[in-house]
Amino acid sequence: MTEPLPDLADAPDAEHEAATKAAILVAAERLFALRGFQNVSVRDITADAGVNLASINYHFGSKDALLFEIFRRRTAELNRERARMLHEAAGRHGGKPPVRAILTALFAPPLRWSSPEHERRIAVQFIIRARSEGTEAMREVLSTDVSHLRRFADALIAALPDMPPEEIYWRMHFALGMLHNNRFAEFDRLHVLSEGITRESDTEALLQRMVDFAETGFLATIMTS
Amino acid sequence: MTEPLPDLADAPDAEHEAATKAAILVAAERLFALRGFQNVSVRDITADAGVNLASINYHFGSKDALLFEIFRRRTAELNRERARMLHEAAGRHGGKPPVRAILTALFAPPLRWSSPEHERRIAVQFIIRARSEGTEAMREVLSTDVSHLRRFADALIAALPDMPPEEIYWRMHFALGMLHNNRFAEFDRLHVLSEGITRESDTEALLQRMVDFAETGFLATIMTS
DNA sequence: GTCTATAGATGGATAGAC
DNA sequence: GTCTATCCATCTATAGAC
Repeated sequence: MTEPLPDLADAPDAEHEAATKAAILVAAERLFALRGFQNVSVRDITADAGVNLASINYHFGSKDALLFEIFRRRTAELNRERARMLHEAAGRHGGKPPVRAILTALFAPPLRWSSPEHERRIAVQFIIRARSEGTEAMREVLSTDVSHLRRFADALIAALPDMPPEEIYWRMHFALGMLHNNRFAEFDRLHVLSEGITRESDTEALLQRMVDFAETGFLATIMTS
Repeated sequence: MTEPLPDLADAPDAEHEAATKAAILVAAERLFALRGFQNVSVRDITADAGVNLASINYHFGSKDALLFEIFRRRTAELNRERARMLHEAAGRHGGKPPVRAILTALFAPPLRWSSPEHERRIAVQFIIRARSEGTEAMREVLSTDVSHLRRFADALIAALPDMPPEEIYWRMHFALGMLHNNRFAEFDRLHVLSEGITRESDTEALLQRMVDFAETGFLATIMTS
């Protein structure tokens, strides 16, 4: 603001600083996603990133603040993409998308990011882990900030006018459970059980399978009174 | 063996020892289920159980061994009950139970144990946590010992002779995901989203909802080639 | 078997030199 | 901004008295 012409002499330092922060973010996300939040120390991260031990506290304040920063960025990205897909589906269906399109907007972003060659493959595992192992600050956000899910719930209620909202909320809970179970460890377990015939690397096929299952489940007749 | 007539003077000590072990098991299971494995120290457990700090190492060897002991006991109980229900369903249906009966045998034990007044309510949360936060030993067991799931997969394959096993394994993965999402934190989140109309305390209704959703999902037409 | 005291290891955070 | 050295808290595990 006070310096409309950036001082080019500062650029290398600013770039170096940005590079350090980026290296920490990448290393931390990867290690946390693979080993769990409590099983990774500040020392592990700085060693992996090739930066100094003190740099996490200097740039982020604390280990927990670093964790929260990754969490905040990734969930924001994810929910933005989901909202974009839901909005697009609404546009295609005169403002009232069918169940299948709503579920696709909910599932597709995290699943597509999980494909082997995708840059955000690790980010998805990080987010899944945050749901069960997150710090107090993360859990606070997860429990109270449900605004992104609000739009999906409202869309489902509009798409299923004859179904009691209570039932719709439960089925949404079930659909989200299907999604959150897509952890590396669970894929491995399934791989053992199926003797190798399940291949989670085919992300589009998995997305179709999930949408098929959840959409049909959503149309189930209500048996409970 | 060498003392066929038990020395009655030993009984109080043996009882005291058993009581100490039991107090540790109960306190540890509860604290781990509520706060997570890494967020509970040996000091927290012994203080809560009202026993000595050294008693965990004396009776169980280590903190991890205690964790594993709880895990081993609870998963064994759970899988025994599931197998019993599956076996009973097979008896009722001439050895070939339908999808609904198989899913009920898979879901009912952990769900019924989760009801507010049930003694094993905490045990279920412990087991769910073990899936994502467990020690190396637990993850080893979870990944390689799939024998209890084997029977369920085989029953589903028999019940759905026209469906490719690959599809059946995936749908089983989805059904298990629905189940594993039943953590306290997820119920709370759903409660906020639904503005209080979802009540997870009605376990039988939740079981019916889950079976309805999963059974219908299992009958979905296969769209992927 | 129980308990206190402590060893021994690890982790997060920070002071201070450069 | 970076880095080293270090502080200090915390944890598991165990030795040794009773």
